[in-house]
Amino acid sequence: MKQELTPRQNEIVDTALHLIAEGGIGNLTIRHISKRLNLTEAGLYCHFNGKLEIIQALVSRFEGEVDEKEGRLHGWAAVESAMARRTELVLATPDLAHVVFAEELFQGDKEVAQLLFGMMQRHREMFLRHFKEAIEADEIRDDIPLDTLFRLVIGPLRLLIKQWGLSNGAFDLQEKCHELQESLKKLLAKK
Amino acid sequence: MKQELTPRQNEIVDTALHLIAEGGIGNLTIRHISKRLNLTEAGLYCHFNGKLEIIQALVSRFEGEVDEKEGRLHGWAAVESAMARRTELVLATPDLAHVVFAEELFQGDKEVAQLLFGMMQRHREMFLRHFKEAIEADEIRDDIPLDTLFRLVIGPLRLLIKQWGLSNGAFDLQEKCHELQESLKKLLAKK
Amino acid sequence: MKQELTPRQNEIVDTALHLIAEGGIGNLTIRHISKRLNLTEAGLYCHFNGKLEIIQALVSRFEGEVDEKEGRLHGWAAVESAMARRTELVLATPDLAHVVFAEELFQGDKEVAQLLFGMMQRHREMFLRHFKEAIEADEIRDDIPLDTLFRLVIGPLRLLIKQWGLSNGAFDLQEKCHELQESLKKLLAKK
Amino acid sequence: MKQELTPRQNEIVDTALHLIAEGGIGNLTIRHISKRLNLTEAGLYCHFNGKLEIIQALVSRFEGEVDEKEGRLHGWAAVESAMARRTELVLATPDLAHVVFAEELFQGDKEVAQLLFGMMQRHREMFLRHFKEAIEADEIRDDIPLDTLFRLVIGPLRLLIKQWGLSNGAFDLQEKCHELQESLKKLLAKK
DNA sequence: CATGAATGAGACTTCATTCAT
DNA sequence: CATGAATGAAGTCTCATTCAT
Repeated sequence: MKQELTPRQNEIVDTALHLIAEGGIGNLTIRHISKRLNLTEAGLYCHFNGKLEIIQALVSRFEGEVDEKEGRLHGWAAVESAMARRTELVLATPDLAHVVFAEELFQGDKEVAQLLFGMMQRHREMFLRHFKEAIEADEIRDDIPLDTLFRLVIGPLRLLIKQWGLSNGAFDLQEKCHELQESLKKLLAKK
Repeated sequence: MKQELTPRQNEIVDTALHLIAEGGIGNLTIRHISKRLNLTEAGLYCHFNGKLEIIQALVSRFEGEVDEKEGRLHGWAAVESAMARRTELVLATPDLAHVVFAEELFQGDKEVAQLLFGMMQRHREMFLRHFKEAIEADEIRDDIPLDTLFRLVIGPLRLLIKQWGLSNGAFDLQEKCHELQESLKKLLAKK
Repeated sequence: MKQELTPRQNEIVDTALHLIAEGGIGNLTIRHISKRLNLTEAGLYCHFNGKLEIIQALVSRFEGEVDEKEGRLHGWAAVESAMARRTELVLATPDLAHVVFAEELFQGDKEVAQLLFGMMQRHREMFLRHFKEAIEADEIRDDIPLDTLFRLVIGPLRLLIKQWGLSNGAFDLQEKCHELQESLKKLLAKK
Repeated sequence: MKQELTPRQNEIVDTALHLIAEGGIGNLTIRHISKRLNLTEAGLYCHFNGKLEIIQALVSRFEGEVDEKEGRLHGWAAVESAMARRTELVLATPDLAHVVFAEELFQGDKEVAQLLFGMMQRHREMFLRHFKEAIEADEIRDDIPLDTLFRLVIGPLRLLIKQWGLSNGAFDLQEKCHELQESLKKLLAKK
């Protein structure tokens, strides 16, 4: 399902991402993209069949090039690794901070909303699996419902990344992420 | 600063909120609003000077009619009350769930972004004050940095409300909010 | 035919004149007029039946309150008096400088154009009469065709007033008008 | 600074000129232009970035394709040549008669007003230079101040062209222009 | 004499897209 | 792979005017 993008397509998606980060979804325009790339509007259609395709490619990028080591980790270590990976992803492409976790931006397109919802679900299930493992391995306490646990871990991470974006990278994201992990470890530690 | 709105203006803001909830910010159109209200587009301009004013009125509503009892509470009780108030606000106007906490939606307008940022800051300071009180009163543990504490409390709440919105109110928001509060109390309890 | 205007009507016409002087004919708007007068747009219609009537009243003012002594003068003296009167009119209401002699502004309305054309014709005939008298009285030379004579006298006066308006009254209009009269006297003097 | 226009752009400017001549500046509308050219309104924007650009191109045309022989003439001959050139310009594009010398039409746009003012200044300086030459060469009398001289020459010419326009070309412009030149020569001749 | 609410027409402009070249 | 010209729909907003109060 995951399409390989040509270099030019990647340029386009980069630009699209940048435009949203700059001025919101309303700033994502065929005209704007092509102007940034010194292209005609018509020229864009050589690379994508339409705006929707561009947005889909853009959203797909949220998932990042995952998996490598991810698969081999389990329990709380996997949770921390996943958190760190989000952070690294955002640091590598700061525009993402304004866009990931902003599901509302894409509410307009049913198809894209679906795509995003699927990603969120897979994401969530992955975390729930790791939580369960962590509990079973006695790494974390067992008196917090799983879905609440998910919110307690991902909610702060999302907020952290959003704050970092809104502040235009005014603080050290990695450090604050580490701080969050430490706090979570303290709070969730088995008594 | 907070304008009193006429009944008609409130109708308009309600409609605007509904439109965003339905189809994202791109669905918020002068044309759409007026069509819903069986008005001419020109007619809208009798009540607001432009789209921006409507959005500002809409965003101002996020703060809700606060304060009543809020002022008298302190420490952790104030935190829980504030959380509950958010929940009630959303339950009273479910469209809000798709829009509050969606700062990105309004990135387009510099002015609105500013307005929102101001609200977030006031909100944050209020919470930090209450956290400090709660720590000093030995209600919660003191080994979590204040800003992380803020993220740990508000992050999950935001995520919860967003999930409720995305699922179209598929679960009992109030119950889950209560569950979140219980979990937080457990986690943050002084040892 | 010349209507007496109520004080309020005069205020309105003054404002209208001012608006045109400020921002061109496109700035003459029912809304703008009423805003300047702290009136509702609807309120304006208590005083005039529509925009056209206001413009007509405005244009009628170009003729000014003439006649008093005008009637008793003849020949070149009458010409100079008429030139001076234009100058005084403009000095009394500087906004006029941007509007009189700007027949094009009102090309839009057939009726107003007619009105203006009539004024121009009467104006012209009056001058031609005086020129004839001046020639017959040997006040000026007789080797210039009458219509060219008209252009030679009125053309520079119009240009002078327009320049004064465009420069926002940067020079002494009366003095320059006098200078023009002197020059004309020299040039047209019987050899 | 002077842009080369594409053929289509010239068509558009022609149409724009025609529309103003027909019904005043209020008649110059994107819609009207495009309708005349059997184009969509959106289609116009392929050729100009907006109304302002069209007006600027239009106004720039007032200066005409000058210079050819202009540069080689001096003194009174240059003045007469410049007068004739205006006349020819208007005869070639009669719509111009309703628009050149109608600075007020464009008072609305600050930028255009500036552009026009600049043209007027250059125009004026050129004439003043030629007047000075004519005086030094004893071609014309020297007892008229230079600025008044300018008004005495250009004022009648402007009025003549405007009259020709208002009368819809009812008389022979070239002949009347010649008559004006003859009269000026007589009046200004060295005694 | 004045207002508030509304309207229908029309203003300028931008959008995503298409098609011939 | 790219352009230039065009389109139809839609966007925000302003205009002159009306009408009930």
